[in-house]
Amino acid sequence: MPDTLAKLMRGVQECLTEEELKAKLEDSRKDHRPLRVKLGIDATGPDIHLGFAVPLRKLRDFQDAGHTAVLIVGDFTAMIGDPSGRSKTRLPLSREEVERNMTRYERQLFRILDRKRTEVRFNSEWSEPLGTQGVLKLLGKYTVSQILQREDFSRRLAEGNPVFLHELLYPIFQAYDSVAVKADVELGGYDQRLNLIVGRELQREFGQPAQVIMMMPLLEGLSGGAKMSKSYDNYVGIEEEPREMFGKLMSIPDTLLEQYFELAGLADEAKLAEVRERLASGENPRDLKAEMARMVVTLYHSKDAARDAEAEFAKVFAQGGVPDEMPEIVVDPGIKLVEVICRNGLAPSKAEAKRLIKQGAVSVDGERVADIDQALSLNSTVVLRVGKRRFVRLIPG
RNA sequence: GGGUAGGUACCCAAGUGGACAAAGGGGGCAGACUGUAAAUCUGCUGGCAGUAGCCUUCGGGGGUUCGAAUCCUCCCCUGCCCA
Repeated sequence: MPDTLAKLMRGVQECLTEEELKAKLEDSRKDHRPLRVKLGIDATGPDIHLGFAVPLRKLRDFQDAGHTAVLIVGDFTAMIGDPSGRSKTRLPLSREEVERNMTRYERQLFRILDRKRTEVRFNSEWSEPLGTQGVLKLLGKYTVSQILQREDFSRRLAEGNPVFLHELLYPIFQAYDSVAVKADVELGGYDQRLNLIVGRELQREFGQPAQVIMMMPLLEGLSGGAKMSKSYDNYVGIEEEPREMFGKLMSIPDTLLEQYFELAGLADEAKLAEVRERLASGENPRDLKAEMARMVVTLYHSKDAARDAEAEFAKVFAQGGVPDEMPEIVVDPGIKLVEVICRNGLAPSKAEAKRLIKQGAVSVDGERVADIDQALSLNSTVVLRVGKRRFVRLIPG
């Protein structure tokens, strides 16, 4: 039993409170009743990324210990948009968008979770029927100043930026989810702290035992600084192709290395100590980064895939070669380069394509192209490269 | 309801009749340097077009003017103060 507790606590940034968790685990064991462990998922984009995988894996730990995962799809709250950490109002999502995203999510979700111990719920199920009266009653349990304690709101207020009333309600609806599903534990990223706390308070208000809340560290996005997030487009999706994944992971700043080992690669304490030591001894961080990238790719694909991705990476970037697999496009042999680049999504517009050529970012079979108006004169297959990482094979047709 | 300050490109922010596709910064992209790291330097950053040509853009609609992001008018939105 203490084993389980230790395992569940591993990697947790903050737990409120550990004593309560311990007690709940004991009761659960005694009564043969699995704990209901809630995690909210925000269906705002098409992919689950390594950052969200952090709490998701913790949820899996609970499942492995015999507990039930209760995933809350915030289709109702998506109409508000989580204001956490935001400096401006979010664009609300329509129900249709949420549903579309969810169908993609499910497949991805169960790469990490155990289907048999998972309950997926949409919060419109209970929030919608609340009705005006129900909502009012709910709101009566909270005060404005309690909600305004949140830094994101108070900052916006102080800066003279708008805070809309419905945004203030977000934490309350999220909290109500906990009441509705009778959550014993709720997981979340550290940025969810306030939302999670409100859940505890509201449950007490409804005469339920307060959920234990466990906050996971936030994984920084690929370029550092901000947390990994769909809205910043700085993420690695857990379903990305091995080579893509490997390449993205190699591009992170060195300063994030340890963090990625731990949160994305699931390195244990011993491994982390080793990483620190090797860094301190002057080992090239690049090599450690490759090791980390390998760990992550192995996690979501396979050892072989990881090895292949690394070999490919070495070939293309360390030795300046070309990938052995790339999209193939059949083109008119005399077409202008600009057309090829633009039409195949290598650049968003012809103007951009021209710019890239001017800047020397475009090459054909390794030969840099200098002329904006250059046309192809293909008599055999050729490799077109745009920028550092965009390659296509052109086939005369 | 009254007063007042505002709404500019991905973001912040200058610009208050022509030299404005719109300063500056951030971000992003590209090149050099590297380890597809960081830092640094350089260039680019609305679209179409073989060059200083055209088209779309400064909250929205009308209008004045040879000419408007800039002036007038109506409308919408936000902050602050007052009721």
